[in-house]
Formats: sequence, C-alpha cells, structure tokens
Amino acid sequence: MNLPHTEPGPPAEPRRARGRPRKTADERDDGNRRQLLLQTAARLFRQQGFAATSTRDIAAAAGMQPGSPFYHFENKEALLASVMLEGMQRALATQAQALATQPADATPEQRLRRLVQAHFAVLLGPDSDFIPVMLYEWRSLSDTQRGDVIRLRTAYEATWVPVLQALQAAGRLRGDLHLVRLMIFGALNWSAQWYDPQRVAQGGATLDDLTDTAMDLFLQADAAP
Amino acid sequence: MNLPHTEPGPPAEPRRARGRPRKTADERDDGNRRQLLLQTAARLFRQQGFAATSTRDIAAAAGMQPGSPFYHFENKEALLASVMLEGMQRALATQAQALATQPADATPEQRLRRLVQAHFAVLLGPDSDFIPVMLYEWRSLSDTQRGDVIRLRTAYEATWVPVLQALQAAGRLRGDLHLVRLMIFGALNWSAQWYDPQRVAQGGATLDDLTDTAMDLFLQADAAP
DNA sequence: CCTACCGATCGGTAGG
DNA sequence: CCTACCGATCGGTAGG
Repeated sequence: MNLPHTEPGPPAEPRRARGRPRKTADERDDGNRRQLLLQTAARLFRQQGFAATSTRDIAAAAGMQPGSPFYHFENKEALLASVMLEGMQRALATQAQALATQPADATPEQRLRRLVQAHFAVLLGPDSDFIPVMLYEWRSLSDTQRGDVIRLRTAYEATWVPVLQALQAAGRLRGDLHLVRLMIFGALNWSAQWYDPQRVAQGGATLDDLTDTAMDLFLQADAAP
Repeated sequence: MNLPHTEPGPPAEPRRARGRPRKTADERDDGNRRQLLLQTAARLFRQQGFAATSTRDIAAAAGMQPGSPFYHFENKEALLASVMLEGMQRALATQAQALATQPADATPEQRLRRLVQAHFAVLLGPDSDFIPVMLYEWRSLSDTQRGDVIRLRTAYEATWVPVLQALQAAGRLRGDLHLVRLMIFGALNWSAQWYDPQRVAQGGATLDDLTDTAMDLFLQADAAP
C-alpha cells in the first residue's frame, strides 16, 4: 500500500563496507523522518485543518525542532501537497488491486461493490488520514500543486465511469450519469465526516455495512427473480 | 427568509421628535452593520476557511476598521457560531415553508422531492454561504457553541425521518435507514464542493436537474405502471 | 465604531 | 537536522 515516493534526496550510492557507517543510518533515517512528517501532518491536518495547524505543531508531534520540517519540505504548502499525492497514490493502488483480484467475468454490480469497498477502505480504514485531507483541504493548495493532484484524482474517478455505464445499460442505475457519479462520490466521501471506526467494537456499522447500504441505495432492485 | 436575530443591543426605546436624531440612524445602522459582518464573514469563511480568514479581512471587506468586528461579536469564534446559527435558522424556515405549501395528501415521494429541493436551495441558491460554512467548519467551533448548532441541526434532520420511513415501507427505498439518511445527506451536501451556479447560464445543471437526479438515484422505480 | 496598541504566534531562514 | 532569529500577521483590548 505504501507506494514508493519520489525522493528529493541523493540517489542511493553503493556503500563501502568501511568508514562512515553513520551515513547509512542517516540515509535510512531521512526516509523515515520524511515519512513520519507526512503521517503526522496528515493526522493533524485532518484533525485541525491545514490553516489551523502550525509547522511547529507537526514538528513537535514528530519529535523534531520547529525548523526541521523545512529540511524535508520546501514550505508548508509543499507538505500539504505531498500528503495529498501520497493519499491519491495509495487510493489508486488500492483501487487497482481491488479490480485486479476480481474474476474477468465479474458483473457490473460486483465491480461496483469492489470499487465502493476500496473507496471506504482508503477513506475510513487504518491509516486513513491522507484522503480526507485531500477532500477537505482542497482550497489551501496553490494552483500549481493542485494540477498534480487533479491528474491522479481524474484517473481515480475515470475508473468508475464504465462500471456505472454498464449498470445504467442494465437498468440498475437511473439518472444523468455525470450527476449520478458526483452524488455517489458525495454519499461515500461524506462518511469521512461522521463515521467512527472506534464504534464498530460497540455494535457500530462496519465498512461492509456501509458498502451494503450504498449498494442498496444506489442500485435498482434486480428485476430477474 | 431573514429570520429576526437576537440582538444584543438596547431595546428600541420610544423616540422623541427632537434631539439626537443621529441616535436613530445609529440604531438602525447597528443592525445593518451586524448583518453586513455576518454576510461578509460567511462569504470569506466559505471561500478561504475559518482559520485562514482574519478578522481584519472581514472588517476590510465590510468597510470597517480592524477592531470593529469585536464591537459586534465577542470574539472570532462567536462570529463563526452566529454565521452557523443564522444558516440553520434559514434552513429550517425554508424547510418548513416547503412542507407547509404542500397539499395534505402529498405522497411520500412528493414530500421527499420538496425536502431535497429546499435543501439544494439553501445550500446552492442565492446568498448560500451560511450552510456550507456550517457543514465544513464544524471542527472550528468550541464545544459550548457547538451544542446550539447541533440542536437546530437535529431538528432539521428529524424532519426527513418519517418521509424516509414511509418511502421504505412503500418499497421505494432500500437499505438501513440510519445509514441511508447519512448517505443521502452526503450526496446532497457534497454538491457544495462542485456545483457552480454560474455555469447554469452556459448549459450547466440547474437545481431542479440536481433534484431530479437525486430522486432517480435514491428511489426504486415505481412498481405500479 | 475608530485609533493605537500589545503580546503571542507563525512561516521561514542563516549558518552550522 | 538543531539553534537562534526575523519580519509579518493575528486576535483582541483600552479608551474614547
């Protein structure tokens, strides 16, 4: 699920067996630190919002000094953009895997179910702060950085189109397809505002419950008995 | 649509015909200024977010000096809470009117259509910055102020329950009703993220188009021919 | 509601 | 990645 991220650091050099063993540890540390900053920023951005989260907050939560985030990221906006790109890369990977592990003769309904499941997993499952940040901190991104995120997001959404078209052709889905797609995404994405994974232990809805409800709500009942 | 708002100012005294005519103008101005601040704050909070909008921004956009908003509102959070309360009061008024102007023998489907129409009107229609702020700046509210907003919001959502129950009883709606309601609200509320009223002039979808699509998407086709 | 102001915090940087 | 720091901005207030 952790896609390799483009690293701005120096390329991995072949390491000599002797001299400066510390350097090796530092190199590995750099990746860890950057990843730690990303996770911490995603969590705080989600909880408090981008503008209300200071780079000092993030540094402290990651156990660093106030200036240290700027060693890994050019500025606060670049950190936000990286969180979003990381989120979209994970979402695309999860989506691709969900479809790849499915039989070739899967029905459109089965394919939709897989897409919905993957969507909820990325949105509400473990380590799921990245996508909510992308969904709800959109306006804090600069125009330049927004373009990169949009490209991945367009690809993610395009996967749904043929599935929805097939369902409509089969009479299982009604309404203007463009608007229908936007409303389906709304129904799914809004769950990030109210769903609490903690409550599953106390009888709350599971992600599969959500998927069942979504399918029931969106799809016309199968006419064939 | 503009519900009377509880005014902290002095009660309207009977005015003498002579002496201090300025006082009268000031009193009327007070209400206007407060309302102007509310509208301006709603617009900027929606465009930039609560944390990214300074009280100076709001004052300047309303043609006031940096300290002036604090004459009308105790602090920045109280201004946000007032925007949300104003939004919810308008939403409740619109909802009540939509149902009141409907024949008593309206079908559950017709009642749902009215609720959806009213919802889109408040969310996307003219002067519609208040509700999006309430939906998307939730976490910026203090616990105390959140309670007041929640009460109005609960009332607004409760209106939908009997309508949805009737539709489910009639076989027009499938799925767990609690989750279904949350997903329907999600599909509707998400439109604040992508719908652009400006584009209607260029062939974009109208609010009625959105309502039609929502009904098509959520409701099972009527079995009776 | 304006003027003038304060303490606190913020993003970011130099220099190591 | 830390230390020490800077200029800018912010929410809020006194006093009229």
